[in-house]
Amino acid sequence: MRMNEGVEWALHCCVNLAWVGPDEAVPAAGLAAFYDLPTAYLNKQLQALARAGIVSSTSGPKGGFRLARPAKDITLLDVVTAIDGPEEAFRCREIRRNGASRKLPDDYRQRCLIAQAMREAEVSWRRELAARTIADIKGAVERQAPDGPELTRRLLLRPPRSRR
Amino acid sequence: MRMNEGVEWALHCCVNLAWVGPDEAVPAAGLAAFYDLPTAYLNKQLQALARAGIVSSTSGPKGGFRLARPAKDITLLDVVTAIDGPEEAFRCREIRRNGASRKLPDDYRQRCLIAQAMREAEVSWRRELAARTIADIKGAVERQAPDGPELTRRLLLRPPRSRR
DNA sequence: GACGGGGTACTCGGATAGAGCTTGTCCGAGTTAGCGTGG
DNA sequence: CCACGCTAACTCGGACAAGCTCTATCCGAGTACCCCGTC
Repeated sequence: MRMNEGVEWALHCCVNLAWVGPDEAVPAAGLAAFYDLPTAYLNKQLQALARAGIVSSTSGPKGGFRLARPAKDITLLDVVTAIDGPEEAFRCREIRRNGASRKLPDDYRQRCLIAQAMREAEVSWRRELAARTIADIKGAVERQAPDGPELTRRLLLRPPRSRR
Repeated sequence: MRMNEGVEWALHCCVNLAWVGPDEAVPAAGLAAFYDLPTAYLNKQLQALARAGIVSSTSGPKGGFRLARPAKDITLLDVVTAIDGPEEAFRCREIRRNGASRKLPDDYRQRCLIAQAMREAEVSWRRELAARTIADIKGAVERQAPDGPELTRRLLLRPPRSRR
């Protein structure tokens, strides 16, 4: 089980966009240069965030991406769902309805308790992610390095021409 | 993010093996026929369980698989780890050490708080899975359908010749 | 009748192909800023 | 000097390939059982 690698990229980008603020848009090329990532592929991930309503995109010069709502209203689960898809990791295929097991009494197959247990574990995971917002991460990093945000802002608003 | 499909198969098989008991071995073909699964592939998954020490395997006639230890000592996490691998879903690639971001002060890159948050969520998921055992599932199903176990036992101990 | 040996059928186990999804790349449509021109 | 239109560059957006993991299959090694022959 491996999560989409773009989730890490998207989370970092969201924190950076929170520092830049909603007045300036940052193009995908700028964010890609910031972490040395493939521009086009990062663009694809940001598109997914735009479709999910997490960021808003504008075309043309001075265009790019910016947060579509306050950082405190964007949970980690929102980002993970946007990039990695809404489907659960464990999918019950109801295998117990096939083969010889269909000879068993119906009430045996009423509810799949295995699927239920797996689902509860995933709910716990989701709950944990939904409890943390981009603003939480942002605040924690600021306490760790107070001058980081300002430097990030400066680097992102004067992007190099392009690296890829 | 999609979990290995064999996890569902392995969990069902473990519950069934718990009903059969440690005195009789059930061949992979029998379990496959029970759920109409591809025999060779299910065998591969059971091999993984054997490598993890969850089941023990014996060759030859009257051979097959059986639980290697009491069902109460096999957690769902044990099975998931054996089939799906021990690696975490979210893997921090430390992208913030590449590109322009390396201009940032060192203490900004001290600990990746994003990776930490993602890890905590996964720990929560694992804790939930580690809290449930095969015996728990087995007991809950028995309360739901008291005669299911005996029928399952009978079906598994007289497997049809082969279906695939 | 009892014992021993060989054959046979059955089982797992690992090595080997095929499919689907993730990753990566490319080029086109749309938009906006800036500049040049005319009033 | 100001306003307007055009051009050109820049941006996103979706369509198009490559790599890798998961899925699926096959055949060989090993083993226990069973039958047969012999004592």
